[in-house]
Amino acid sequence: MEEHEVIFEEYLKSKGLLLTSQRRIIMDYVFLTHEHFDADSLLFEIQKNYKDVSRATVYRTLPLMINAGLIKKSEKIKDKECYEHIIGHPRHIHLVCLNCHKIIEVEESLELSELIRVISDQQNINVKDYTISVQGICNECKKN
Amino acid sequence: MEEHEVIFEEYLKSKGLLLTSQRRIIMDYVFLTHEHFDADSLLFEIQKNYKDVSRATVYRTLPLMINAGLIKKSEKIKDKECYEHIIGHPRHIHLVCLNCHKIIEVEESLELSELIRVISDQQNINVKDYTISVQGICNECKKN
DNA sequence: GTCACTGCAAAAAATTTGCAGGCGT
DNA sequence: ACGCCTGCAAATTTTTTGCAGTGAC
Repeated sequence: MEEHEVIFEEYLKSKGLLLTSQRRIIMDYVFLTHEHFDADSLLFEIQKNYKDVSRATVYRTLPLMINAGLIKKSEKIKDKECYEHIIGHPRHIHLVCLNCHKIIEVEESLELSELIRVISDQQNINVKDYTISVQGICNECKKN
Repeated sequence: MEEHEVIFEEYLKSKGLLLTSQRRIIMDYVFLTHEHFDADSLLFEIQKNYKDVSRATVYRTLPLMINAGLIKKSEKIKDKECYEHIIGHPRHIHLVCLNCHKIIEVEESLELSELIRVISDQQNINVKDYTISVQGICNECKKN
């Protein structure tokens, strides 16, 4: 049993909710194939194999997975709301290509997280999460 | 004549477009009252005084202002797409309160921008912009 | 049996677009 | 006159919701 399965099940149980077959399928697909994904493409992938998982259930399950701490909203890709994994995925910075929309992930340095911590402390903020995203033109796109 | 007015006019001219009265009103309102704003609240504010500026024109003008480099998309507030100023606004970090949705802006340190530059260089990315956003609970909300 | 869960289709919310007329140069 | 610009309303796109039936314990 993988970590995310345990966490999701525990979360649902703690809220008196059930890990139904649809929710399991959705969770599996989220962690199976996708890095960054949007609700609609996820549904599309799922429906290749499971016709009986509906759009509504996907839209109802993603917030549950967010609350369970499994995933979070990420930056938009081509103006579509996207999600990314938290579990099994160390903190990272996003480098987003403005041209091809590719996202390069770079592991975050201690220096960087330390700077963020200091700034947040100065403002007396309890940090829950933070996001660093660089927009630019990637190596390949520069050539063209 | 303020900087943003010059820039917008130059931009429009360079594209063979006009600075119409509606576009001027929209630009004025963007720079007059708002820090972070969404299209709908902006329209609402404008229509208090100018009934004849339509929603469509606001939605058509904001992308022009983005292309002109005056504003950019910012993080969502309560799931609404928001915008913030670039012109007249030094680079900064956002500290967003998850509870009251307040945004504290902190000027960015040289150390931080230097770290970002190094990371982007390593990946051979031409940086156009970057965004640093910290999510947490602010000082006031902690007390409650 | 109870209460949560689901699919469906309708609704809502946010944004974009076609069009016919208006305006600036 | 020409081409850009506008408001309006309709269309799209994305997400949410009401409802009646289904399923787990």
